[in-house]
Amino acid sequence: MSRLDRSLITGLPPFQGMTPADLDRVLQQARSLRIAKDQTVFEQEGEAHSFFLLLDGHVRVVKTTPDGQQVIVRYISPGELMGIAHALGRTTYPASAVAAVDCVVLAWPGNLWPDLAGSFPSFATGTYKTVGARLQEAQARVVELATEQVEQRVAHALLRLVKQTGRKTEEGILIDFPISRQDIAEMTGTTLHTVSRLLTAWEERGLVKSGRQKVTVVEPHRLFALAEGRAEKG
Amino acid sequence: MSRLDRSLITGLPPFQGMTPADLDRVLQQARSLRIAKDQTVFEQEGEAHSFFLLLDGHVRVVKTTPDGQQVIVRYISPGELMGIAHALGRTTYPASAVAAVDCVVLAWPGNLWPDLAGSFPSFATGTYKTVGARLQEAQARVVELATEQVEQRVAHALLRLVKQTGRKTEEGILIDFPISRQDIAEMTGTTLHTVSRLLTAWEERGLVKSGRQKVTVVEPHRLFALAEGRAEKG
DNA sequence: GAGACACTTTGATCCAGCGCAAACCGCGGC
DNA sequence: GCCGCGGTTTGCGCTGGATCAAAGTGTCTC
Repeated sequence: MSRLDRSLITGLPPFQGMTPADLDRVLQQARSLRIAKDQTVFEQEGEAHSFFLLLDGHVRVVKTTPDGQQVIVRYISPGELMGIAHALGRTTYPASAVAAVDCVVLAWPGNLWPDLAGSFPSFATGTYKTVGARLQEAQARVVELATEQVEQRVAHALLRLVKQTGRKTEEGILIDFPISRQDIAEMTGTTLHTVSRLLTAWEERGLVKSGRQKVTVVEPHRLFALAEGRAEKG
Repeated sequence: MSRLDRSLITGLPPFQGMTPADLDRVLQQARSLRIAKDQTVFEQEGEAHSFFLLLDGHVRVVKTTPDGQQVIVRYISPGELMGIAHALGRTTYPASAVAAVDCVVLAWPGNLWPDLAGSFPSFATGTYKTVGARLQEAQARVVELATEQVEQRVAHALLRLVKQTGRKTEEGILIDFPISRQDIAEMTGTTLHTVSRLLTAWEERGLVKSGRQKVTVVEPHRLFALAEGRAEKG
């Protein structure tokens, strides 16, 4: 394992307000890992031996039901923590994390959490802010699933992805990792068939452009109107 | 405002491991409030001036969508914290809280949070455990809404209520506050009509007994089997 | 550059659950 | 003890999306 440079994590939300010396101390405890596409970072129900920071790539957090159905809880972007079960008093991961592309992550032993949180209050509060934000997000999705039609839910999901990982191109804003119809279906509680139909319909209207494992949002505003349930003319 | 006795909160999860003197100090900062049935404790979007502990009664946490649909996020039982937006770095309440029956709550000024959390680490960690549990719960509901049929969702919702607030009677386990078909519908993303039909069907099969604003679960095990999607014979 | 595999599109059918409408209580108030 | 209101039941028709089925199509391998 090579020495980790503090520039890797300087300025990231969880580490804000820490001195360079602090950062080095924290990094000394971490291992850096390379995760190949489709490999799992941690496994649902598995013992929470570590928590992680995504340095590069994109990770899909997935819950699998007893009967094998999958639901994508969220995507993790670079700079975000994941697998922080320990911080919440849990000893087991509530979901699996799968690399959507080749990734680089930092891993800390889980039992280090109390130590880190104690020594670096800003790290602790930063983490809890993240948790708070995710709680918000989860509850917003509950409301969405409980009240919206499929079309609106898919539109919302795309907009969330665009905001989180969108990359500007000449055609519009591209979701910056391979994402299939099936993935979108698992984010929104529908089927890949319905997602496919929606995307082709939207493409005909000029809202998006999409291809194999690829979606570009051409007209975010119109898509947003759709997500809000404001049907558009034509 | 009368002096508050520490026995009110002794032994509650958030205050575990605090000395009597600590408890008194914490209570000195709190006001106790009486909230009449159907009054709101705090309002969605409102500035988060306080956080609360429910001492007695039951509180419904409700999110309202822009177009007026309501979703019941959760019920709060005695001993639970609510309105802890401040602890999560938010300045505004993400939902409204409405008394399901006459309630008694303790209220602390929100800006006291950092102070309390700093002085009483066990209070802080206890709170974060609660938040963690709620995140879990919210994500479980996302999975439920995304993968289950209405019948299973309603069954799950009833079982959750039974576990949280069930009171044993001769007929079975009674949900211990007035709850309408509409309420159940708003917990599960369906309509009061469908809930009504389900309850009558279940009543015919001897799983539950229900009446005006009242549900008693007679056979939790069979209801659980139903919730898990294991259809029953007959 | 041929073949295979994984992803996507599209069609056809079906049904769970919604929306609407109307009747039906149980309970509190006067 | 009657009235009225808020909650509940029930019937019926309709439809958004699921399910089933099969035919395209982009991309990687050898």
